[in-house]
Formats: sequence, structure tokens, C-alpha cells
Amino acid sequence: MRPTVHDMSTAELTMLADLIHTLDNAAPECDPRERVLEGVTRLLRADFCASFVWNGDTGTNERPLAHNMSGENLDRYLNWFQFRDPITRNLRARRRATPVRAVMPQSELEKTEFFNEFLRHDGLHHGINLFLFQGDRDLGDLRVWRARGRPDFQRREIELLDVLQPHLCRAFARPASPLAALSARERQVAELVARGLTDKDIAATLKIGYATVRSHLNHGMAKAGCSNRAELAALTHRY
Amino acid sequence: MRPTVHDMSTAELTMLADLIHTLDNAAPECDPRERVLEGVTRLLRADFCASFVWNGDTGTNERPLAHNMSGENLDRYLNWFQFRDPITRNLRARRRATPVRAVMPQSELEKTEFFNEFLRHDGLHHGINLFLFQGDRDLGDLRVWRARGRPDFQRREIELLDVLQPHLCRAFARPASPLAALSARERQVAELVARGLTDKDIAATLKIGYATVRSHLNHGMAKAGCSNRAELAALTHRY
DNA sequence: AGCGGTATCCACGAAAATGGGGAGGTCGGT
DNA sequence: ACCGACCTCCCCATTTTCGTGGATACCGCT
Repeated sequence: MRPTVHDMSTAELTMLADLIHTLDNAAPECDPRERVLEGVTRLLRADFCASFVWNGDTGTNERPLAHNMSGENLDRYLNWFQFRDPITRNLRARRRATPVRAVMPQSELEKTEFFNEFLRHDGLHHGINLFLFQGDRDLGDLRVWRARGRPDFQRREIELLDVLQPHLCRAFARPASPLAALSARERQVAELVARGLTDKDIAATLKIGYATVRSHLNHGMAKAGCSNRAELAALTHRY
Repeated sequence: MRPTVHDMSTAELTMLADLIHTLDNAAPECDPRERVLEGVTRLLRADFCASFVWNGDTGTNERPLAHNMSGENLDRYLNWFQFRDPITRNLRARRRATPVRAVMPQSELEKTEFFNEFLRHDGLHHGINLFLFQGDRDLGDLRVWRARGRPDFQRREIELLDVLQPHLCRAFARPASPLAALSARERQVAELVARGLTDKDIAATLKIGYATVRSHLNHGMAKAGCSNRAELAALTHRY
């Protein structure tokens, strides 16, 4: 049995490689989803992409991000249309890349208020969604769309998302750095700690008092939940 | 103008993605080339792969690695055939993925002693080489081969190596971890240091004496060139 | 005007880490 | 049989770190 074969341009293979690299390496200060929206959109030869994170407690989609979509329409989804969205619940249940047509025929979708009042507003016509999970924890989703007149998503795009899925999961699941809570000065001190300077050296380097260094360090370790400077040093270079 | 289009199976795309991930992440204890030989071979639908690092001072190929090739033939290359190798010098000069036929027609190659006494020994018939550089520094190469009867490498394989090239360069150029010099026990202690354990805790965890921990730690810090445990901790999670 | 976060500084004592020395055993390679 | 690398353990003096509980001042926000 021959495996499915996809057509990929050299530029697309480069994009795929860069995307994986970005997922593995980019700074953890910002939402990992940001680093990916545009790349996935282009790789899937799509036009639009949005991303939310499902909150099981409140039963709502949160933390919107989008590429090529109007912020105003995104707000309309958050405030109104997510509560009469006839497709997303079923797409999420699939737990792998799924074209919208798999949960509702295009002809039926086009009769809904959701399509005519919301999707059409930004030109979203053919959709494919991927929901990422770690066990049962929602990590976020990707909702990729093509404009009217473009062909619907096919096997190529579904399987491309299959390829990306484990890498996306890994990147989305990576916990936020405990160092994000540190102030600028505290992070600066942590950085010097990681280089092996003693507190006296740090004070001299930063031209501040020894007591100040101790203070920054104590606050920093408390915020990051570290019990000593070695753990803090490890954190500064783990993330 | 249409871009070149390649046929890639889903499995191959997955391999490509995993390869990039491996290059970015794998443990730096071992030679990064090791992590890549088999993957590249399969991605290029090839049968054999060898890798050397060119030493400009001695003018020799060093540090051999191979996939699917006999160690004995590798030794013959190092000791004898590298000095009458009619193709590699020219392939290296190209500085990008180049099939062997680009520097010598197959018909001519098959007349050489190098082919008949060396390449044929392991069944190497069609070759493609990639030499990696950082500026003018040699980072190592990949010499990928297909067996007799298989088709020669085409554009697909050349451009796949082009896609991989920057990622290979990055991975090969990453300096060896100073921690590579540590013994197993010393690394184990360093690992626990990075988790924030005190020496007493480490002793208890490893069920060895406090003095032993101090000894491992002193040796480890000396080898890694660290002045204290914080620097060592940073190293263990930088690499 | 008050509150929280930041940056700066101070002092003390307990705990931990560091650097120096050494000692004895195993194990693999020359 | 020796040597080097490793793992194990010991002592001691000094330095560094950690935790605690302060203080003052600036800033932005409400």
C-alpha cells in the first residue's frame, strides 16, 4: 500500500523546518501560539487563522489570537457568536485536525446565522481546526480558514497538521517561565548569578550595594519558587 | 514561475520535523552528527551515509561516523583512500549540497581505483555530499550514498539538503558542552545541584557521603571551568 | 491620599558552600 | 605491574549564602 504523497515546494519545506525550530526555541515570555499562527496559515496555503483556549470551568473560549482577522470580529465571537457556534464543539471533540465540512456540510453551514453574520464578515469560507490537548487539558486550538473561491482543505492539509500536532502540543504545553514574574532588576541579578558571580561581584558589576543584591535575590527566588541560587541559575538558562 | 515541487510522504514530513527537533534539542554530550546520519539517510531515500570533519591544519578527514557502512572500510578510507580521493576536494569546494556526478561523470568515476577498490566495497554507487561551514570553519560533512541499481540523486534530494543546511550548521556549530568532560557521577551531582538540592540533600538522594558529594562537585566544577555551583547549574540546563 | 510594586540600603546569625589537603579501593589500558 | 580515571570518604578554615526583619524613597494607580 503506497503512503499518501504530498506536494511541497522547497519554500514550504523550509517553512516547515523553521516552524519546528521556532516551536522548540523561541522565548517563552510570549504566548507560544503567537509564534505559529502566520507560519501555519502559509504552510496550509490558507488566508486566515484564529486561536483560542477553551476554559472548561467557564465553558468559554478565551485568550483570542488571530492572523489576518479583524479584532472587532474577534470580539463579536467572544461576546456573542461563540455561544451560538454550531461547529466548534464537534470539531473539538475530534481531537485531531478536522475540516469543518466533516462536522457540517458546507451547504448547511451557509444557511446558519453563524456563517452569514460572523464567518462571512471576515471572508472565512473553508475551515479546518486543530485542538491541542495534553491528556485532558486544553492547550489551545488553531482555526485555519480559506477565503471564498479557494478550494476546500484536503488530505494534504489534514496530514500536515497531523505532522505538526505533536510539536505544537509540546510547545503549547511548555509551562510559562517562573522568571516571568521577576522584575527587570531581579532578572538582571539572576542572569549574573547564572554566570557564577558572587553577590559581592554582582554588586560591583551593577554598581549597587551588597544588601541590594541580597534583596533582589531573595525577592527573585521567592517569586520563582527557588530555594537557592543554583536553582535560579538553572532556570535562567532552561528558558 | 512555478517553484520546484517535491513529493513527500506524511512519514517523510514527520521525519523532517523530528530531525529539526532533534537538531535543536538533543543532548550535547554526543557528537551532533550522530543524531542525524540515519534520519538524513532515510529522508533522502538513501542507503548509506558517512560523515567526517575536515582538518585544515593536517589536511585530513577526521572523526569518522557512518550509517550502514563497515568500520573496516571506513578505516581504509582514513588510512589510504582519502589521499587518493578524486571527488571530495571538489565537492567540498561547492559549499552546498552537490551530487557526485556534478564533479565527475559516473562513467569516469567507475574507471578509478577509488571507485573499484573503495566505494564498491560497501556498495556505494550514487553519491551526494554536503559540507557544512561556519564562516570558513569546517563543521563536518554528510556523504550520502545509494546502492547500485537505485536511481541517482535528483533535485528533490539536493533541495532537501538545502532546506536542512542552516539547521545542520546551527546544530554542528554549537560548541561542545563543558559538561562533556564530567564523569557520570559528576554529571549526576550537577543535575541535582541544578534542581536546587543542597550537598546534604544530594548525599541523601544518591546514598553517598557528604564528603563524596563535595569531591564530585569540586572535580566537576574544575572540569567545567565553573567557579561555583550556580554556574554549573546554569550549564546543565543551557545545554 | 493611600496602596502595591520596585529599587535602594542595613544588620545579625545560622546554614551551606568552597578550597585545600589527603586516603583507599576498583577497573581498564599500556 | 604500573598508571590514570573514577568513586568513595575524611578534616578544617574561610567565605558565601540564606532567612529574617527592618528602613527610605520613587512611581503609577485608584
